[in-house]
Amino acid sequence: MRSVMVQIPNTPTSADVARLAGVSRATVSYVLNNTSAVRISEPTRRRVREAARELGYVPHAAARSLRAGHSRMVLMPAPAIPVGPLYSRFLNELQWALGRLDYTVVQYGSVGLQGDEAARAWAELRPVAVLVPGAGLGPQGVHVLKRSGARAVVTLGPDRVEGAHALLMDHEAVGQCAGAHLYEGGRRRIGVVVPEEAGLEAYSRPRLAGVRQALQGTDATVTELPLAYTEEAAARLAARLAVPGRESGLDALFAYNDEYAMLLMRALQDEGVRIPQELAVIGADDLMLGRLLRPRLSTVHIELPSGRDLAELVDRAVRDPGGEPEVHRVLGASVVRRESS
Amino acid sequence: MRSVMVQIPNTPTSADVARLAGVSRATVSYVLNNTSAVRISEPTRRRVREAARELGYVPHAAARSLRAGHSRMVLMPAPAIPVGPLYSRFLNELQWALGRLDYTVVQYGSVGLQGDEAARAWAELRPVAVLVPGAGLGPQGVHVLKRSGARAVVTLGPDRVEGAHALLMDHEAVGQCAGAHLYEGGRRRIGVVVPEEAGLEAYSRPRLAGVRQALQGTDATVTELPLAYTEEAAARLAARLAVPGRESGLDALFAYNDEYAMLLMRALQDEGVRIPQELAVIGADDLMLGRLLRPRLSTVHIELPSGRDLAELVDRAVRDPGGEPEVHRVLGASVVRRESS
DNA sequence: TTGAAAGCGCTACCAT
DNA sequence: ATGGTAGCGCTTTCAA
Repeated sequence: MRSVMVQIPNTPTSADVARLAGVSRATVSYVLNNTSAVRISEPTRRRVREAARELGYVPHAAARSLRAGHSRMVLMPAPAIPVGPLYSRFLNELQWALGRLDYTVVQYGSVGLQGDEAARAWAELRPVAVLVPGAGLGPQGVHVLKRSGARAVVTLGPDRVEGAHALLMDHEAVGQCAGAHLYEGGRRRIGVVVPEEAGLEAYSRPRLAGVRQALQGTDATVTELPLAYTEEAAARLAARLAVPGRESGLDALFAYNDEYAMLLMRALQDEGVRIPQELAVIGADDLMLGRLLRPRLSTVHIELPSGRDLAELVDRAVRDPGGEPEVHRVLGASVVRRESS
Repeated sequence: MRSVMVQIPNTPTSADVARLAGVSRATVSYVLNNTSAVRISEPTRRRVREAARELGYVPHAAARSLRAGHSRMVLMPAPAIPVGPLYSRFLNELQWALGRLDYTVVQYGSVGLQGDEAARAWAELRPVAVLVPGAGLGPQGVHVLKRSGARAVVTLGPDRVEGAHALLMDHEAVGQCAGAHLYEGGRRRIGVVVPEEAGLEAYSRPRLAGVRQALQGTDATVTELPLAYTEEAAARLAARLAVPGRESGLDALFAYNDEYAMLLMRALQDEGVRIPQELAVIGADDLMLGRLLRPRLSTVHIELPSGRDLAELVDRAVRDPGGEPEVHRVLGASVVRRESS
């Protein structure tokens, strides 16, 4: 059986549709966009639609937005680090809500692009709005994006950026929660785990700072504990913490998040440290897995803003680009006390 | 201090750059694209670059690709479910590798779009290649994308799709591994957890089928165990499994993945079931957390293809769009035996 | 009710 | 070495 040469036809344009339907390109545009300002007879509409279907016509987004002078694209950088279930749900909700408002959400894979360089790359796509989680976008970047026609730039992160709307997700509050909780439990020598993995500083540093703030002016001390996310590193750290007269005589640990908490707690238990009697441990993010440990892991529950609210902020900003940048504090943090603290 | 009215200037175009530099738009294009086929004097180059910098000029990707007749955009649907560390690393590697080959990776937020409808939406962006994980893209969709100029369509999933390249990620192999392992360990009444959460069928069904295959023709039985990812559901299931003369007298469990395994194992332990003596348990995905349980969780380690290899496949396909679709089996599965089985 | 044509920003051919 | 210009696919006046 001979392989059949299939002639791949050129991508059909609205002109092809017009030709096949025996009308002008204008009419095709009117029909396919349901333009209400103009009346097209029903038979013509049918012919046009039929022709489009037959040719498998798909409009060319670039041409359309070039002509229109703007797009409905909302751009976000694609997350470079694995994203937890919490944030993932938030993203989905956001995409869904923006979709409802007729925006197209696109995550741009900016691997290896630095701040303003990334902003340039994003600007080439002429998005109508840009959503940037974390730090990494400066006022320069915001300016580039706005000059390129972005009608809204929203940052989701620790601090606001000149010219952009901001959803302040203040991870210091997480640390404050944890610190205050441990202090109220009578703990005074508090260790704070700081992940060594790259890309986490944006969260770990504020969380550490939050603990420091909560304990400022008290008799408690805060010790920074760098930790890589491996069993070996955890074992080493646990051994150091477990020896008699041990490091700063710590009596409590805030472990950055539940995953690091779990890793370290297990290592400590293997060293014979009793939790929470000798050492209280608290994590953050309220992952399911924390409930499965024994003792059950205390944690700081984090409340993200609703995706719908953010979508509405974006829409508002797009409709009124001149408006004052909105700044909202949106990160709720509350202790979930279980058994480890 | 009076707030200063800032006139937001229009987005600068190459014509503005040309005007400011005192040259033609053609020259601007030549200079900014380093067109080698044409020689521009060094002073002119400098003037053009300077003007571009001064105006904050950013080229218009849509106009460029409209003119060129093609883009360098590789489109993937954005994952709708939280994505594990394994897959996340794979995605990053892929984006990095495609970036090196000068492609722009974009994840399209297709929430609520069904199969071919989604393909239409993607096609509007005229990507040069489309990467689709999971099922959900039919031959129709592939056809739409190709007609719209996509030079490569690659699916990553359980089975291949007519006309598209395929990276066969056969999750049956995962189930086969687990089933064979349990059987070799002398287990004969094997329960397989099937998550009730939506969106996971694409993985859970093949994994279950794999267990069945591995056990076909033996004296072992396979029991399907639906389970929602909550403590309550796990407790209920564990209670059913723990009663004397219990459900089918199961002596082993393949728990879909490590997270479900952990959830269920904890519930079983709370019921007093001894693991692995009374009931062997094995998960999948080889997450860190499995090592932290006691007993340590056995698991099926999964090997994803390298992002670099996939990037090269994409590039090859783009360069030779006529070529036969490549089909590769790319999912390695191997048992990591720890203490729970 | 429909068609002709301009023009969005860009690049590549052809002149000069 | 540089400039003029056509045209990518689309929408939207303005005319008929």
